[in-house]
Amino acid sequence: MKARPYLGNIQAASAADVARLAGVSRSTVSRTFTDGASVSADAREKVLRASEELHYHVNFLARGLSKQESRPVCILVSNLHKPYHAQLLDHLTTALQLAQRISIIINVGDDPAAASAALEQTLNYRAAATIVLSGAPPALMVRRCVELGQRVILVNRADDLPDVQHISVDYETAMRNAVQMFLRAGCRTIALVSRAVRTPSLLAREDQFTRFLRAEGIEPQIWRGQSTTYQTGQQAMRALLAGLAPPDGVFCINDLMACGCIDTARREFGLRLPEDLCILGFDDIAQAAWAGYDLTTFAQPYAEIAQTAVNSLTPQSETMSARDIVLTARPIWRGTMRAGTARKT
Amino acid sequence: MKARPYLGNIQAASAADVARLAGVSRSTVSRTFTDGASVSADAREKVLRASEELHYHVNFLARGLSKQESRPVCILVSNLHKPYHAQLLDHLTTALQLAQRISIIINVGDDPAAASAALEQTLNYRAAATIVLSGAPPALMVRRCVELGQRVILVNRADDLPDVQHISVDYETAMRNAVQMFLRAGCRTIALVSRAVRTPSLLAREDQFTRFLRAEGIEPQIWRGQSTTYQTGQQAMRALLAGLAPPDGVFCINDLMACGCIDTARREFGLRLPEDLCILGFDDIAQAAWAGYDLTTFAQPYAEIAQTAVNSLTPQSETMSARDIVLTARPIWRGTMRAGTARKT
DNA sequence: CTGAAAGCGCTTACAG
DNA sequence: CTGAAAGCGCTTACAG
Repeated sequence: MKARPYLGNIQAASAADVARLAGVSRSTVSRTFTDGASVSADAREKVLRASEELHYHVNFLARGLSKQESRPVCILVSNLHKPYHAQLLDHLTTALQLAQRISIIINVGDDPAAASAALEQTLNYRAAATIVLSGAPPALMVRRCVELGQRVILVNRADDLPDVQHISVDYETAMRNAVQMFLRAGCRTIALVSRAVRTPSLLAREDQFTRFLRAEGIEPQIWRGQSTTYQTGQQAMRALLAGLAPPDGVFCINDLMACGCIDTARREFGLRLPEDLCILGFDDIAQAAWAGYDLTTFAQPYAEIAQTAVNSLTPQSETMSARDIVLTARPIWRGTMRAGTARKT
Repeated sequence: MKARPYLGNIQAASAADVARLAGVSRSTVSRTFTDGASVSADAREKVLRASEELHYHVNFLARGLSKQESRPVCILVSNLHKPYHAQLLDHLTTALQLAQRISIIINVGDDPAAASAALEQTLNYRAAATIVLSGAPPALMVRRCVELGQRVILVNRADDLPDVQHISVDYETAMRNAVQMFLRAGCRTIALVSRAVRTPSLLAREDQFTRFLRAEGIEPQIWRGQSTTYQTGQQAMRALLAGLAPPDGVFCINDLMACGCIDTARREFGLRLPEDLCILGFDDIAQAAWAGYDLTTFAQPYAEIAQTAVNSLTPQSETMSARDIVLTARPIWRGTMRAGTARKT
C-alpha cells in the first residue's frame, strides 16, 4: 500500500481511458458493461483487464443521461427520528437496494412550504419515481408534479389523486376490529387520542374509529394534541384521567402516544393495565413490544408497503394505469387490552 | 386543471426547448440559471417566461456531468430502524438539505461483504463525498475508495485511516466520567454490557471504561451478547442478576440495551432503580428520556456531528488535509444513577 | 451581453 | 463482433 501524494485530485478513469489501454473502441468498453452485450470473449477479457488496472467505474450519471432512463428514486420523508418513519424508511431503502435502485432521500420536515420546494426539486433529478412517505407535501403540489410527468407513489396518505399510485392501509377493517376489541374487553367509556393537525391517514383512523363506535351507541371522548409524540401522549392521559369521565379504554392514533399514555397511567395514576384501563395503539413500532409497554396494537405492513412500492417501479406496471393498493394492518395482541370472551384474530 | 391523457409519457423540457421558445441561444438559457450569470435583464426575462411555460427544470445529472463537479453525497447507513441510527440520519439529511446537498442513501445492513459492494457502488455516482455512518464497511474497503479518489467521512468509527476525515467522540473523557459516576454512586460490583462483535466505536467505549475502572482497582464483569438490541439487554440483565456476583452498577454500551436492562431489572427481579442498582447508558436516544426509563446516559452530539460533516464538504476544507474532529459526549443526568456526593457536570 | 462550438462520459443504431 | 458517429442535456471558454 503506497501512500498517495495528493488528496482528492485523482481523476476517475473514463471509458475512453479504458479503451485506449485495452486497444479497443469506446463502444466495446461500453458493451462490456452493458447487460445484453455482444462482445467477443477476447475483447471482453482485454477490457476487463484494463478496467481493473485503471479502477474503472461506469459513471452512472452519464449513463442515465445517455440512456434517457433514470434509476434513482426520490423518497420524501419527514420525522425520521420517529420509530414509524425510521422503520418504514429502513424497509424501503433495503428493498430498493435489492432492486438495484438508488435512493435519494429528501428530509422535508413538517413545513408544507419546504415540502413543496423539496418535491419540486425532485424534478431536477429526473427520478424514476418519487415516493412520498411524509404527510407534509400538499396534495396540490403532488398533483403538479404528476402533471409534469413525474411518477409519484403515495404511502399511507388517503388523498385520492389521479394518476398516482396509492399504497395505503385498510383502516376501515382495522378500526371496525379495534372497536370490537374494546367492546369485548368490556370498555364503555372510550377515549380517542389524536392530533389537532390531521394528516390524511390519521384522519382516516380517527373517522373510522368514531364511526364504528357510534354505531355501537358509544360516543368517544376525543382529545387532540399538538403532535403525535410520546410527550403528547402523556399530556393526553393526564387530561383524560383527571377529567370528569375518566375512560376505561383509550385508543391512541399511534404507538408513540400510546407509550406516553401507558407510562403516565401507571406511574402518575397508579393504574393497572389492562385491569383498570385498556390501551390500544397503531403502527407496531419496536417499542410496543418492549416489556415496559407490551402494547396491543395494529401492525403497519412495513415490508409489504416497501415491496409494493418497489414493484410498482417496474416497466410493466408503468404501462397499466396506477392501481391503488390497499394493505391490511393486523392486530397484535399484547398486554394492554383485556382479551374478553370471543377474541377474534 | 385539465386531465392528462397519458401517464408518464411527458418528456421534460430541455434547455434547447426553452431557448427555442424564448428566441435565444441555449447558452443564454444556461446562464440564466447559473449563479454568476451575465445576462441582460431582457434576455433573462424572456428565458424565465419560457421556462415557466414549459415547466423547465434544469437536469442536475447533466449539469453535474458537464461541470465536472458532483453535488450528491452518499451516506452509508445500517440499522436504520434503531433509534441512534435514525436520529443521526435525521440530523444529517436535514443539515445536508440546508446546504443544498442531495443525499443518496445506501442501506448496507450488517454484512461486511454487502457493505463493501455498496461502498464500491458509491464510486459509480461520483459523489462529492461518502459519509459512513455504519460500522459495517471494512476499513480496507474504505481505504480502497480513498485511494481511488473518493472523499470519505467516517462518523464514530475509531479506525484511523489516512486521508479520511474522522468525526468521532471523545470516549476517553466520557468513560473517565462514567467510572467516576459509578464510584460516587457507591457502586462496587460493576458490570459492562457489550456486544461480541465489536465495531470500532463500541470497542473504544468498552476499552476506556474498563481501563479507568481497573485504575480504580475494580475489575468489571463483562457480558457480551450477539447484538445491541433491547432484547439483548434483557438477556444481559438476566444473566448478570442470576449470576454469582450480581452487580450494583451496570454500564451498557448503548441506550437500547440499557432499556432492556431496566425493564428486566424492575419487572423480573423487582429491583428499584437507582436504589438497588445503577444503570448508565450511552447515546441519549429518545426513549432514554421516557418516563418508563429515565435513563442516565451520555448524549451523542448528533447536531454537531451532522454540522461538522456538512462543513467538511466545502471546497476550502478540500484543500487542507483532512483534520480529525473530536466531539464531546455530555452526561445527561436522569433517574437511573444515584447522584452521590460531589456530582460533576 | 450573446451565440457557435467543444466537451463532460456514456449508449446505441448504423454500417461493415 | 466491432468502430465511427450522433446524441443525451448541460456548461464554459472563445470570439464577437
